Formats: sequence, C-alpha cells, structure tokens
Amino acid sequence: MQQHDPEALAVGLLSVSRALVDGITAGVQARGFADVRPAHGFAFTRLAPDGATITELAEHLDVTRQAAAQLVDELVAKGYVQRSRHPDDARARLITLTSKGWACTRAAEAAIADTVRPWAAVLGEQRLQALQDDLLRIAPRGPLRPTW
Amino acid sequence: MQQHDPEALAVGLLSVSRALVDGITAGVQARGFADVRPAHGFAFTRLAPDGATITELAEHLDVTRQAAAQLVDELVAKGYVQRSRHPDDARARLITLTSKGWACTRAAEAAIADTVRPWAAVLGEQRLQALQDDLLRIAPRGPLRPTW
DNA sequence: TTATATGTTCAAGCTACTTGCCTAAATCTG
DNA sequence: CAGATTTAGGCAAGTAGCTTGAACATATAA
Repeated sequence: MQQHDPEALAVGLLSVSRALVDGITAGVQARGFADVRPAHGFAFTRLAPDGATITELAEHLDVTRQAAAQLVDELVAKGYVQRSRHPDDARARLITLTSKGWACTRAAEAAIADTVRPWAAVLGEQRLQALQDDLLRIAPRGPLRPTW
Repeated sequence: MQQHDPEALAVGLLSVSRALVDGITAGVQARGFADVRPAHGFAFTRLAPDGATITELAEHLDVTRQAAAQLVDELVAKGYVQRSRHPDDARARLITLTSKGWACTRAAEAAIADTVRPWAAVLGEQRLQALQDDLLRIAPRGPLRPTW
C-alpha cells in the first residue's frame, strides 16, 4: 500500500475509467453491435426506462438540442431508437428504444460484467464492494455523462 | 454498504472520473490558464520530464502524427511548448514545455489536490488510500489517455 | 550507392459538435 | 378568450479536432 497522493489517485481513476470504456466498447462490438459509440450508450441510459424527448436527452448529455437531434437521427437510421408522438405534448416527440436498442443495452450490461470480473479476481469481492461503495459516495449526483 | 453490482460500479467510476476532469479543468482555468483543454493535459504528462518528438506524442495520445503535430502547433502558438532541434536526429524535433507550460502543469497539480481534498473529507484518509491502491492495482499499464 | 524506413509537414476531407434562425404548439397574461 | 411569450423541434451554415493521402528530408540497411 502506497502513501496517499492526489496525482496517483487521478492516474488510477482515469486509467481504470478508460479501461472500462474500452472494455464496454469491445464487448458490445463483439456481440454484434459494431455501429455504436460510447456516446450512444450514455443516451441509452436516459432513454432506457420510458423514453425521453430531444430536449431531455440534450440536457442529460449536456449538448445542444440540435446535437441531440442529430444523434437521434443517426440512432433511428441504425434501428436502435424510434420517434413517436408524445402523449401529452403535440410539439414534442418521444424517443424510445426499439427491441434492437434493448438488445444492445443488454449487450452493454454483459460487457460491463465481463470487464469488471477480472477486477473482482484481483481485489477480491470485499474490496471490490468497498471500491464501489466509496466511488458512489464521492460521485456527484446527476446524469451520467461522457468524460468530455 | 450496498451489494456488489457491476453497473453501479461502472456508474461510480465514470461519474467520479468525470468529476475529476471537470475539477481539473475548472481549477486550471481559475488559475489563469483559460485556453487549455483536457487533451492538452494528457500531452503535458508525456512532455513533462524531458520532452518528446511528435511521433512519441502521437503514440502516447493514440492519435495520428498529423493530429499530434496540429496539437503542438496550437500549444506553440499559445506559448505552452516549444520545438527545438533534436540532439540525435536531424529529422526529428524535440517538443518541450516552456516556463508557461510548467506553470500550467503546477496549476493542474494544485487543481487535482483541490478536487481530491473533499473526497478525503468524505471517506477518511485510510479509505482514500485504499481506493487509490485498489485503482492502481486494476489499472492497465501504459500511457495515460483521454477516455475517448 | 542505392533502396528502404523513419520523422515531419502540407493538403483535403470527415464527423460531431456549435450558433443562428425558423415554425408549431403550449402556456401565461390582461 | 386574444395576444404575447415560452418551449419543443427542425433547417442551414460554420467550426474544431480529428482522419487519410501524398510529399519531402534524413537516417539506416543492402
């Protein structure tokens, strides 16, 4: 165990975070979804439960509505999401995952599990739980966004 | 303490990582370096000790040599780095930090310390050290790269 | 000496964003 | 309820940070 050092912590955090993103990307592609990027995954986390509007998605991703609309255009073209009329607001469109979108989401969950598994082997179950708990304690509340 | 769950761990990791990057960016800008982006910081970590060539920097950042050259052009224009003749190879140019580049690096270190400090207050010194240690144990070896 | 590999640069193109403006529908106000 | 304002979304053009392709200078190998 080394001495506490903010820079070493930063390096560890950024390295592991990058490894996670790489692992998810590789696992999702290996499961047959070659045309999705990490940014799509962050969109899925907002769309997954009940769908969202373009504006809500843009706020979640911290981009302009135009950028969110372009992303949705692309995901519609690839078959991952669909636009339908919003039940309460005729101006808005509700964006929801298609069955292909849900399948991709499940692939991402499996890829996460694959990436985390070796960490459990290295640290042991107890310290991995402590890691998870501590990270969630210092994590800011709010939407899950790409690092930049 | 909650039950171990790969997705919760992933959320914690990505959230804290994002918070760190945001904290560094804000702290560096608050110290008067408003024209640097996170990608520049990753370049600085490679240039800091003794400089590097365009090719070495490109490998470190995992971009093309042309992209690395453009980034260096920008950093030269802003006064953070300088190109000089390489001592051993007349084809190559050695890129090194200027005094402004070193000042910015010190600002980033201070910003990291500022960002990490509240985490120490939440977790306590011991668990923060455990967090650092565990992250470094599961971190892949290799250059520190932007998440994507 | 010639051939090949390496370090860098110039030029053009692409992608994921941005800003600026527009229309339609909802909501607020008198 | 009529008019003004706000909000949801789309269209068009511009930009930043990368890419691929090609060229040139220097180093290294045959």
